[in-house]
Amino acid sequence: MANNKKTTIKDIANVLNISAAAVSKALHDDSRISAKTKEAVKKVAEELNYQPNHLASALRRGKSNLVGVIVPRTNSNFFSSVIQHIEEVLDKEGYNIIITQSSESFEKECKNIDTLLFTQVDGIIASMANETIDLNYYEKIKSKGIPLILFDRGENDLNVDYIGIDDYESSHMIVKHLAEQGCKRIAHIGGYRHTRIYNNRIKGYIDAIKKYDLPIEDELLVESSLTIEDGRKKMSQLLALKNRPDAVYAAGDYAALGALQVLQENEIKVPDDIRLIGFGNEPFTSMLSPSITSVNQHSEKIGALAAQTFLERVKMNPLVQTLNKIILEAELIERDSSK
Amino acid sequence: MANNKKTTIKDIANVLNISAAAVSKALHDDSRISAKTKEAVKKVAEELNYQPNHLASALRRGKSNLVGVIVPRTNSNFFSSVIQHIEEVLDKEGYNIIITQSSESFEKECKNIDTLLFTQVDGIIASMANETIDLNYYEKIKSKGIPLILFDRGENDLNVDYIGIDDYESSHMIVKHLAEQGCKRIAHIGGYRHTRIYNNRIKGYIDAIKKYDLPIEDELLVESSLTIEDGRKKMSQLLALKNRPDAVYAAGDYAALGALQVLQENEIKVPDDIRLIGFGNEPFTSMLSPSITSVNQHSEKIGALAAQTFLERVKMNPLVQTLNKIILEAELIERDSSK
DNA sequence: TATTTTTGCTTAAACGTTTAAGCAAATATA
DNA sequence: TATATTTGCTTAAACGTTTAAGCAAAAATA
Repeated sequence: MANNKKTTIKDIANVLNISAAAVSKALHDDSRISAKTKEAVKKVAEELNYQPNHLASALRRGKSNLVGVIVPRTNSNFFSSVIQHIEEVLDKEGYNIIITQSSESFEKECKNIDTLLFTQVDGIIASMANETIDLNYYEKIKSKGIPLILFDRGENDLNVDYIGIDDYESSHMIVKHLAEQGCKRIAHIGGYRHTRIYNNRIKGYIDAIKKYDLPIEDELLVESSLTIEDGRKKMSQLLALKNRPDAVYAAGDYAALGALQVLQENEIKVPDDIRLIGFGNEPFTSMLSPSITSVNQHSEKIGALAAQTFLERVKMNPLVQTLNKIILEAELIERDSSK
Repeated sequence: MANNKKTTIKDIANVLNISAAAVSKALHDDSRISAKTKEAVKKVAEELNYQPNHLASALRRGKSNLVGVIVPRTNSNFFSSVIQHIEEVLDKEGYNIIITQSSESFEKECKNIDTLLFTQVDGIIASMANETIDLNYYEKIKSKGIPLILFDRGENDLNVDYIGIDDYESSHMIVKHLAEQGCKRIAHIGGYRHTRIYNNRIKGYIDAIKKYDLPIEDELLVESSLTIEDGRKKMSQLLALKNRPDAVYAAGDYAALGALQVLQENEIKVPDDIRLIGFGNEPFTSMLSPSITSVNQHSEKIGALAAQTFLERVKMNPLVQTLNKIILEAELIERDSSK
């Protein structure tokens, strides 16, 4: 039943009594092949159910037409949406993508990089794990001479393309919104400072707090892994303060969810007693009651831009990569938890 | 800066004045190569930062060591967890995976299959899109002579390996639980009947309702795409009935969420007025208030088993595939929405 | 009509690896 | 000591494609 031997261009060539080279050219619509031959080749190819061997052509051309994608995880709406839009753009240009997830582990991320390089990808689009500090493994990609594009979680030091939102400005937007609602003591459950985006959100928070003449206190600013569990922990911590905050801005939606759970368990009313804002606009933020105000990171644009940037880079010969940041403006999605 | 020319086994061979064949064998620990040579080869390989060209070896060996995975979407906890566990098992055996998503579209799924076959994957592990009825494209995989493993959404007609839970029994479990809580009119927002798993849930629902001597009425059984939106629509429909149900069992968590939203908007108390059960045990089911009772589908086991089944098949020569179902027992996770 | 250009193919090498076959030297066996 | 076996390599072909170079025939140009 199964067609044991696969059809190759040689088989087609034999049928038509022409050379394999002619077949290859015919299939690629080479101008030096007659319309008649092209037609005949395509017909036979169809009949024999010819499927090109991608490995052979990739080997010969020195290009695999595969692009590696590394994300911390795929089960977040942000990342899966970015991936979908990367795919959409690259598909049109004949590229396929290999998705890998680091599960926020540095070790896993290194393995993923090795795997992708081993698979001879033509480039890598990545968002770094929370844990990642050492950038040597990423240098490995650069030294291979293939484009590296970072998005969301990236580092300036690598001097490559980066696409993300303006985290500093986003914090300003959030603090402004809360200040306008009359909040006086705004706490921030921030991400790890060593990750650039979270550090920028923290800086933006601090500067905005100052701008609006609000109290800037150490106890109102906590560093978190931003998981649900840690969100719960940090919220409990904030509730234990002598002088409780009247608003909490979490740098991630999952942390905001954990915070909300703790608030509800303690029968603290959101938004009446404490206003709450998350970050990332995960779908569940609109599902909860109260729905959680959050920040839309424009995953579609980020994905499309990352793919387009890759396409530009891959056409360059020789490849030069420099720090090239594309910063998008984020959008505050106001929901019940903050007004 | 970038190492323009990549190191090949020939370069290593030149340094040591031996043949490329010897280098290849040394790197693969061939018994016919002396320990001394092996050591020397490995040292030079390290020094020259040799990275094997996967395309070349795959072409020569006729194996890519890539496995294609097709899922309806990655941003569901079930699928992303299955993928993670597939990866875990395959990684140990030297396989990498290429993840593609059909976005529940039949057309996209066909494209994905073409893409994966084009990339010369050694096998495909798939869960079918909701839309998929025509199985011809899947036959294409079989006719290529590579293993095809289905999970969750699969079809008997393809006569291949299948891993999933016992949907019929799961419905029994749910109806039993509701009946024990004293429910008398249990509605079912089911998936499309043409999808085997949803059909089984419907059959299980009907048989269980009969078993517990409850009314089996056409208006209590509706067919849905199981999205949030459709869940809302179907719940509104059920509320419009003269004789409302006192329990709703939705065949998917997202549909259950939509239903919950409508119930809350209409100030119908869950579980007091109407009990609600979902399916899939998505994380958000535990985040909502009330938390939603749901069914755990053992994504870890499904993923690991799918990978193991692939490994078994790929070792077979010649490959024979027959209908081979592995059915796992699901687990009811009782939460606030049903008691 | 003679020369140049274009058309439509062929030949052969290359991509980097693996592997079957072979062969000399070293070692074991009779 | 003569023969058989093992060791440790080499040579060469193969995987299926692409592509540079080349060449005869046809068409265009002078």
